[in-house]
Amino acid sequence: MLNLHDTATGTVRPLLQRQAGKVSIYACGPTVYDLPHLGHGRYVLVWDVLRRYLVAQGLEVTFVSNITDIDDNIITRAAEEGRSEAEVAAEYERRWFEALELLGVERPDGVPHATEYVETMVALIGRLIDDDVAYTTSDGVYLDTSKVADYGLLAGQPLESLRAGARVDEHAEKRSALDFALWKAAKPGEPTWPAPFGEGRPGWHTECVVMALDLLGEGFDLHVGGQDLRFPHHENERAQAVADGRVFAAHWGHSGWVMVGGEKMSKSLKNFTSLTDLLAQSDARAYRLLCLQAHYRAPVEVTPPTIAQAEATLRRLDNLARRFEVGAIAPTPVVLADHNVEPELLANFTAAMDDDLDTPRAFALVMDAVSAANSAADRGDLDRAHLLAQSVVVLFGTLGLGLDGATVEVDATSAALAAERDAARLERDWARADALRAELEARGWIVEDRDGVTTLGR
RNA sequence: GGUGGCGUGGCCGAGUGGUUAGGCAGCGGCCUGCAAAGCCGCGUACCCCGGUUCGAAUCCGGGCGCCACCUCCA
Repeated sequence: MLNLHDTATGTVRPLLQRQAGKVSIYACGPTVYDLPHLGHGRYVLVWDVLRRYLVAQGLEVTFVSNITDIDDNIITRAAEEGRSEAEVAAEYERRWFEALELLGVERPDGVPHATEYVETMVALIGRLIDDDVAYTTSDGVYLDTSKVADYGLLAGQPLESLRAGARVDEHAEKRSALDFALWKAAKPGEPTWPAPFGEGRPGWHTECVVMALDLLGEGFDLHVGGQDLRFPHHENERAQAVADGRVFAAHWGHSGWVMVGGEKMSKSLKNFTSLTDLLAQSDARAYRLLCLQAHYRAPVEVTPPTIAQAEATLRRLDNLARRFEVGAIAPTPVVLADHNVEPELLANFTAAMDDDLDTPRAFALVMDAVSAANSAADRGDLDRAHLLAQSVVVLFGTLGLGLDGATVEVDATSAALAAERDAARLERDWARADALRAELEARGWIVEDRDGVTTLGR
């Protein structure tokens, strides 16, 4: 049973299921107006790991993640580039999923778009106005947060301090600085939709409530996102559901920051790297591994050196896979019950993961198994070695990390060079043997002597 | 200004009141013709100052530094 930190209660508690055996998850997705950066990559990886782990336990997971395809940033971008909002959104959505595929992130089961749900949003806002929990101003419709019973639940700080700290420009017509826009009245040149309370477009916080409830239903199991969505976005989503008399998410999860030199990576600091760039210049698995080595709620330093360190670790893992000729099983989701994993390792791994997704501990356990597999093989206990090596592959597969140990095709020329080298070695012609090794390496091979025989790998 | 969090060895990064995190890099050894891969060993880490305790990096108080949220943000 997975225990997971719940932002609403501030505790680590069991992730309960509305319906036994099934887990419904909603993850707030990106606003598609630019290339995804490392910050997006992190939250996506964290929740991909959670999802895979639940599947590994034999649970049936429904994972919904939206695309915000209408908002201020998209409008600005479209104007800059002289094309429509829809074109901008379509392009960056495509780029988004390209990057995710390279990261080995499973595609969501449902990908709702905000623009497909405007009518439903209008209906919700209408009800909120009718119920007098929302009010109209000259520039839109706002939710009256004072009428929401436990507003501030996710913010984790007293309402007074939120209000006191509010640096929002005071809006004369807003009843409280905490009230937020459900609907933005039409402005010239912007996309608008009709509504009884005036033409306009939806505010950001409204779409996710409507889409989550539509696709997952009331009381769905888990709502996740990056830390920065906790307040105000998730708070405000929840506020609308509560105000509408609906039961919203049962559990809330939030993932930590990507840091660069001790600072949060963000657009405004201009210290961001796009995922597209990272994936072009490093092993795509390195970022996943780096994220796994840190706890999902803690910040993680992502810089060229830390990525390089992760790549070095991957080499060690790939060496193991090559040595035992055990292949990658990720990115296919793994169901643990279908595989043979060393029992004690499995128990420890599961205990770590069940403890608020303690991937650093799980990772350490599997790395210990890597050493154990190698040393078992060194002392000739091949059965044990293979069981452990296979376990390593399966458990990393559970986390979405594939090991590259596939048997590779060796071309005839390289095979001939290898044979020649072995012959030279038998004749103790070291100079020739070394020259042949250099030649093989120049051809891109990793050359290893295994039982005195030249073995080639990639 | 308000609120929350953090400060671990060269780097990344876990964790617990007393016992090895793990990874990367480094050093020594084994193996090898030499390497590579692998194995073994090593470094005696926990911001500062007090306090509680038989014992604190882990609890409490103070200080310093850093980060985040309160505003679009993963």
